[in-house]
Amino acid sequence: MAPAANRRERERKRHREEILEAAEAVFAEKGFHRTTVEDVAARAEFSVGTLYNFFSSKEELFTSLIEKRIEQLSTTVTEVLEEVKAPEEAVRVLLRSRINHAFRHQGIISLDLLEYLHDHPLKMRQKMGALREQIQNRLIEFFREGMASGEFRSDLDPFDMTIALESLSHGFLFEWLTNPKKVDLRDKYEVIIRLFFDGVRKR
Amino acid sequence: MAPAANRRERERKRHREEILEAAEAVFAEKGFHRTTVEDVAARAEFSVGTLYNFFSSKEELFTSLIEKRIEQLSTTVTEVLEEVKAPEEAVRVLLRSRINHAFRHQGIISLDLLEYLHDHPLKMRQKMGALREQIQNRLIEFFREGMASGEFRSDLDPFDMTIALESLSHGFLFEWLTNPKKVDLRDKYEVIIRLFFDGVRKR
Amino acid sequence: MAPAANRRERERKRHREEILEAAEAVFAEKGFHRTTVEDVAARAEFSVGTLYNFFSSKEELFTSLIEKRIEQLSTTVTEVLEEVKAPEEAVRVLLRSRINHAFRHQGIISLDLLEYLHDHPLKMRQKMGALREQIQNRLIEFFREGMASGEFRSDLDPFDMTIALESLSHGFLFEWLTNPKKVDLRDKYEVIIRLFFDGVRKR
Amino acid sequence: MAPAANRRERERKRHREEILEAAEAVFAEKGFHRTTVEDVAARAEFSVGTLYNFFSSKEELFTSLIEKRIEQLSTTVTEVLEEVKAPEEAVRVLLRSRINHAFRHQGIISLDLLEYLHDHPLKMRQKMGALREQIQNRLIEFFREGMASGEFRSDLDPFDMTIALESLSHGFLFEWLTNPKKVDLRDKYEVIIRLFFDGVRKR
DNA sequence: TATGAATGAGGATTCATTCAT
DNA sequence: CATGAATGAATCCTCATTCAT
Repeated sequence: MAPAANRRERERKRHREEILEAAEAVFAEKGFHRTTVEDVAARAEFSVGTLYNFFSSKEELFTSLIEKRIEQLSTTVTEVLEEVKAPEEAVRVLLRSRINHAFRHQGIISLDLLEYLHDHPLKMRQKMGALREQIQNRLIEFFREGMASGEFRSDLDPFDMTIALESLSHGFLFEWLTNPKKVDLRDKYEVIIRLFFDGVRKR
Repeated sequence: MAPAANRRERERKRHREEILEAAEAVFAEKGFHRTTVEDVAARAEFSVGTLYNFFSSKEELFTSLIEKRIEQLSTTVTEVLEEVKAPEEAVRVLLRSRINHAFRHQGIISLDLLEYLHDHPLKMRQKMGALREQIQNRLIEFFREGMASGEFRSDLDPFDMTIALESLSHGFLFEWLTNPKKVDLRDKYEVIIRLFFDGVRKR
Repeated sequence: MAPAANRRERERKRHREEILEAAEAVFAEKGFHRTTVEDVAARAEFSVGTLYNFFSSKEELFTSLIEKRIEQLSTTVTEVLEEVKAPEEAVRVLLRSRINHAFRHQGIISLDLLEYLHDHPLKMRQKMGALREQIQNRLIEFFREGMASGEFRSDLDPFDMTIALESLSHGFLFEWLTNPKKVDLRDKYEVIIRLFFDGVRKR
Repeated sequence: MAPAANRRERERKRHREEILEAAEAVFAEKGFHRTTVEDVAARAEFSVGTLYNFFSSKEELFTSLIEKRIEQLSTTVTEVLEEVKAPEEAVRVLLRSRINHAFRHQGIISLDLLEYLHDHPLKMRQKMGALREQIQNRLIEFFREGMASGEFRSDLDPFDMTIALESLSHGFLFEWLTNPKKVDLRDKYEVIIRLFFDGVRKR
């Protein structure tokens, strides 16, 4: 392969990245439906035609973007959970990962939450669902373990526990997205941990 | 007033209701953007023109619908909280109201959660925000009381506690909406209560 | 015929008049296209349905209105021209009639001028054209007479003279309609007469 | 700049012209309200979408068209009046310009006259008004001069004289537009001049 | 590949007209 | 006759997508 071919390939990849970043910014700001392909093209400083050289449709552009973010989160989460042994530790590192991911991709996170049910093509729902399930299953193992060891109470369903953990992190995330000045998300890490493990009642 | 005028008025009100119900069903199914006015008209068994005799735009139709549901929830919640004295009791009745409301208006609830951030006219966000804040403030009072009486732990911020409670109920709601067959929401009432008050750790 | 039948008929006629007057006001204010049938109905304090009991369409309502005004003008003009003998006198009384008519029906006059070419159904154009032609022909006779008697110059075409007279009266009318405060139309009577008969050049 | 960019730019300009010309033809034929955007698109042999790439609304298309014609007339009139010294000469060249302009843009001229009062956005009325006032003021100067030199009679208001001149040219224009076969506008130049300067009375 | 003008199906909205009461 | 809710054809406008250069 000629060196020029390599450079061309690298450039192509870089342009693709630039488009995805522009898309993330605009979609996050305006939502999928209110965003026009031209909006994204303008932000990316390319023409619409060029966008269509990289993505076959607006839908695919959006999908590619979300999938990429899911994969990134997936990779990170898998990695961190891999090295963990204790249940409580698992909850902590998972939460940390999520919060960090949210910080890096604030914008798109909201879409991820908000337009999830309605507007996604089936394929993507499956992909998001798969990651979610993967995390849930891993957590369920940990929760079972924790129950067995007497660390966690046994009158709760492990699946419900995953829902609860997810809910709490989403809830504070959402609050932060809606009102970024009022809340500092990183301060909430400890709050979520305390609430999840011990509840609000005085012991 | 002639009797005919009365009947006409009653009919008009009924037709308005029918349109709102049709709108609720279709918006819930397809989301705001994917729903056409003709979709709603067809479901309501009216012509598009008739819809515009009741609502000045698609936007207003949607807004009216959401506002109506918010007001219903607001009324209920206000009523039940009125009679409550103890903090723990407050949490319980609030949760009950929410779950019941969700059952009655399953469809639109999802929009309420999902499209909240994007696409809504400011006025509506304010209306939704007002109800939320009202509930939060009432809860904060209860939580302060509970802390004073030693019932609740004092190292949590009352506002954060409201976020946590809201998150948990939204999370399970969401799960139920996404997967109504798998989960029975009414069973989750006790789960949420337990989690919120006592957390997952064994005592 | 029962007396009641008479009253009914009188009422019907009165209602028709009321609708026409409302129509004149609204059409004059907003123009034909921007006026809705409901606008007229509201101004007349009737329902739309009632309007359709009197006029078979919006078009016909408009047409009836214009025709009525044309007939009024026609009657007046015919009357005044009937009694006139001298050419110069004819011009004077014609002008007077026009200006008076314009005063009474200021609003609709503008439509009469402005939407003449484009929006009228053929029948109406013919009707308006007929009146115009009738006046023109009468004037042409007078002008011919005036030329024969040496009162008017002979190097002008009598038809052109009618156009000129009409133009001058329309022009000042238009100015008055556009800017009613600045110009008092009745003051312009003498100006038009002087211009038409003697032009601007000093003798 | 690449040569291609230049050609593209030229083409774009040409297409814009073509659309304006099509619009002139259709608006002139049917009037603003009866003309649909699709009518114009069809006449221009473009799709509706393309029209909207050039003009943001039907209204703006119309406005742009009228403004363009006004500017053309304005330029011409300003130029010809610049070089004139004598009052009578001023009237002659002004009239010539108007008649020539009318010949070139027959169609739209009628709108210019007929739909002037109603339906126009304020901005346009001001633009048209500005040109008119500019011409009027220039003429008023000439008329004052002519009065001072004893060329014109002094018992007429200069402003009224401008109205009269305008009326006469509009009147014959109008007649020609309504009935182009019967009248040759260019023949009327002399008629208008004679009427305006000397009136119909024999001296 | 990059460009951006052209396309046209799709959707929101209006309003003259009808008709059951 | 009077009413006014219901109708739906007509029309403006948007924007994802294509394609010639």
